[in-house]
Amino acid sequence: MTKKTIIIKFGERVREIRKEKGLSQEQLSFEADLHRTYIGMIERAEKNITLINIEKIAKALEVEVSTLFK
Amino acid sequence: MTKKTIIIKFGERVREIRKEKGLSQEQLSFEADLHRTYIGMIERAEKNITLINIEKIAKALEVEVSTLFK
DNA sequence: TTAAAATGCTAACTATAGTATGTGGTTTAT
DNA sequence: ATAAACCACATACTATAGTTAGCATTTTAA
Repeated sequence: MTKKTIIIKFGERVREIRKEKGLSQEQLSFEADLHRTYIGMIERAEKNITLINIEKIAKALEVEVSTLFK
Repeated sequence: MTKKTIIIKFGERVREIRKEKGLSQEQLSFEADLHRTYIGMIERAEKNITLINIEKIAKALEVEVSTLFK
C-alpha cells in the first residue's frame, strides 16, 4: 500500500509512546490483544488501521485516542 | 457488526460537527470523496472506519483528527 | 564477541471495510 | 398538503485490513 502521511505519523507516534513506556512490541501486542507482527506493521506504516484497533492500542498504551494524533 | 462505543461516539461526533457546519451527508461525502451512503453508515456506527477515511472526513469538516475524538 | 531478545519482512489466508445501487421513509420549506 | 431534499436501510460486490507462521536481521546486554 501507498504510505500516506497520516499512517506514517500514527506509526511513529505509537512507537514513540511505546518506547516511553519501556514496552517491547510483543508486550504491547499482548496488552492490546493484537499480534506482535501486526504492531510492527502499524509502526512501519504498512497497514491502514481501523478505529477499533486504534482504540485497543491507545488503551494498551494508557493514553487517550486523541493523544495518538498529536 | 457489534456496535462498539468508540464507533458510536465517532459517528455521533461526525454528525454533530457536520450539522454545525450546515452540511448534508451528500455535501460532506463530496468534500471527503466518499460515497453518500458510506457517510450515513459511519454516523450510524455501522462501519469500523480506517485511518485514511478518518482523515478524509476530518479534512472535509475542516477539523483536526484529534478533534473527532473529544 | 556472542547469545538472547527484539524487530523486520514475506507471504498466505479470512474477515470485513469500502463502494455502490435501489427503495422507502422522514424532514423541510413553500 | 406536497414537492424536494435528505436520510435510513438492505443487499451485493471487490478491495484490503486483520491474523498468523516462519525465517532473517538487528539490537541489547553479559
